[in-house]
Amino acid sequence: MDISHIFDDLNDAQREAVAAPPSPLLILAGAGSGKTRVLTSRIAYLVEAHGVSPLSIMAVTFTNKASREMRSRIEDMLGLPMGGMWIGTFHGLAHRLLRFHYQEANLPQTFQILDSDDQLRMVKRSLKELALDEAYWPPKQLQWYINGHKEEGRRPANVPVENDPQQKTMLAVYSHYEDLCQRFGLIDFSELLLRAFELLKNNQVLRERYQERFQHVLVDEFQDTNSIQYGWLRLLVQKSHCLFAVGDDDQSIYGWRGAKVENILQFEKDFPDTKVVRLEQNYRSTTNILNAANAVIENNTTRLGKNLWTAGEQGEPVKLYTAYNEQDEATFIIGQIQAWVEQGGLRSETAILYRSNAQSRTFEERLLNVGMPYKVYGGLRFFERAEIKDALAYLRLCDSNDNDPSFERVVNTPTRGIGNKTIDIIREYARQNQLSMWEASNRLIASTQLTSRAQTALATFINLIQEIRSQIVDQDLFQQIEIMLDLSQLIEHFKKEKGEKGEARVENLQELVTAARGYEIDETEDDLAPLSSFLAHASLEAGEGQAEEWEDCVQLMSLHTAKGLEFPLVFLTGLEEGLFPHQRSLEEGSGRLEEERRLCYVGMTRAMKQLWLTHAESRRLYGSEKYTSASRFLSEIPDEMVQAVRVKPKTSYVAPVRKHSAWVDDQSAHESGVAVGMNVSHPKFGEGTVVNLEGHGEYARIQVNFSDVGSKWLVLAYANLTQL
DNA sequence: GTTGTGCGCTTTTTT
DNA sequence: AGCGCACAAC
Repeated sequence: MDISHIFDDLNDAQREAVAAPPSPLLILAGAGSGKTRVLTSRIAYLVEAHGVSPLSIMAVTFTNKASREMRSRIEDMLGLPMGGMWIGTFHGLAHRLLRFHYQEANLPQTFQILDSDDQLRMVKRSLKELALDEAYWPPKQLQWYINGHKEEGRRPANVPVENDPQQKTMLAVYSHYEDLCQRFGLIDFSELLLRAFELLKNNQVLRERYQERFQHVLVDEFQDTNSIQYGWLRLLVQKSHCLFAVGDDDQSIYGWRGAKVENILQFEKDFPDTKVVRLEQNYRSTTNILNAANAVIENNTTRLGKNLWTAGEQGEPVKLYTAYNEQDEATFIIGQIQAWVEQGGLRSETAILYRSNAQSRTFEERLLNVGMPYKVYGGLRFFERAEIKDALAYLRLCDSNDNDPSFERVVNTPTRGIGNKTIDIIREYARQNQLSMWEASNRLIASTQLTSRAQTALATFINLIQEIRSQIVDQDLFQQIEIMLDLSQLIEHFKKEKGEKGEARVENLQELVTAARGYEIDETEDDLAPLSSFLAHASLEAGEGQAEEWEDCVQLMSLHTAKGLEFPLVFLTGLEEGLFPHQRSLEEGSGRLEEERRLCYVGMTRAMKQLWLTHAESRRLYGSEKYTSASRFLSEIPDEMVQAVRVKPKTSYVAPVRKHSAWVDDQSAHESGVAVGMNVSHPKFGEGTVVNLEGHGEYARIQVNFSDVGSKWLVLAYANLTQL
């Protein structure tokens, strides 16, 4: 078979990785070095050149988006559907495994997935049942504690017990939480992974079956795996040893949530015959951008060592803008984007990146002001919205009566006279008799322990759920949802909510029906009822943030969100000590600063053509105004690699002495006598401030930020400006 | 059962 | 500052 199409566009290192003989492979792939391409090419190569069946390949990613992309790219390359191939996220594949072997995993067939919200509720419930005060035992912290242990593979019995009462209490909560989940067949995200791991670890028959089935296992973003994920992979490839791991230690930015870069080092120890391939040629950024990014990341001590290079052009210098405050920062950036657009660029080619989401606000206000379309990534996603969760809770309750988080969610939504008092009684009764709240309610209704009002209300609710369940059998998925919305009166409930908020909620509910209409059940899930499949899907995939139409708009997102993406024009903002690197990271120590630096590296390497670094000298954050000093990351870039642009204050503001004097006004003197920071007047555009200068003589161009019309590039010779 | 008031917190995010 | 949450008052 002709397999040249797989290799045609690959460089030597990429080819080496793709065509390596079967063995453990560790691909250290720098930013923009084509790692996804290598991963997909490897699969295509295995199938076409070695005749490996897609059925014996597993490819694991972290996000649903990445796994979808991978699947479609492989299908494009091979020209055939890859239905039988296990491509998915760690959680998705673990879920599949547990569904197939629910008995061996000691789960009910109807086990349900708890998302982090549900999990938090369960933690709170555990606290309550143990009579612990939430004020002393913050539920969030307990949730973090529980997940932390699970991610390290520790069950309550394996948590080292010291004679510390605080530790003991936390452990008791973990233990109780686990009992509750087990009793009602509820599985949180980390449990999904831990169960799947234990399933293979403890069940020799299954383990060997899967070890034989999966001759090749491939992982993307290996540096982001946590202990249990890596352990699971190791079990799977114990026989074949064919683990193909692609990762970049310099882009490890999820240590705070349990990711272990050390897994990269451990890999070579666990598999002594590992072949390591480095992908160091970058196809994304200009030399200038790459050099600056390399200069920053070099300051990290714990690196495997790798130096990205590019055969591409030198490009524009990396530029630095020092703003007075966050408002000025936003104004300046938007001026630059306007200039970019005027020169024929697309808004969607530009990205404003920030360390923390709170920073997006200023940018949004300014963008709204000038009427420039933008899209903010992050924030609440579709399946996380309250109204959607309510609707899903109804469905879940119909699907599985013992789902307590769902029960609590909708028992009084819309309000039907079941107040906290009644719910407390149900909860307490359930706890004492080891029942689900559904069961407890049924018994309470039959007893005389409730007021007659509560008794009636509760019975109405139970009947409602049963009514919905009986009406939705044998209906299409979307009709099931419509029936549920109708009988539960959720739509009416949200219609009453005043303002746009209510409208938006109703729209979202309608959108849910649409989503259900278009929902296609995965063929590996044909053992599941469509509704169950849809519900699992909703738990495992929270959906897009905003389901907006595709418009040409400026992209706003956090640095974490930007990982894996690229943009011709990037603004890396808020480069200030305390904000980036973040104060919390500075305080926590132990490698957190290096992680911040990697984050900076990730941000810088998103840029293809032009990278702007910005910081403000004063910033309003958490209500108060603070003077800030420039981020240490800025001083790590040699001066000659950065071109500083600085606007002089309009008023009598005196700039503080800068640490890096070379940044100040190095552009200010121009042969024409015009200087950055000068206030000028234009016959048509009015008054403004010079923010940038380039070129010489008659080609000299000048960028002016006009107070009325925003930022404009003008040819100096024709601009007809007067100095103010 | 809804509506108001005060308090406390405030990084990053996927599943 | 602004938001979410918990508890208190209507």
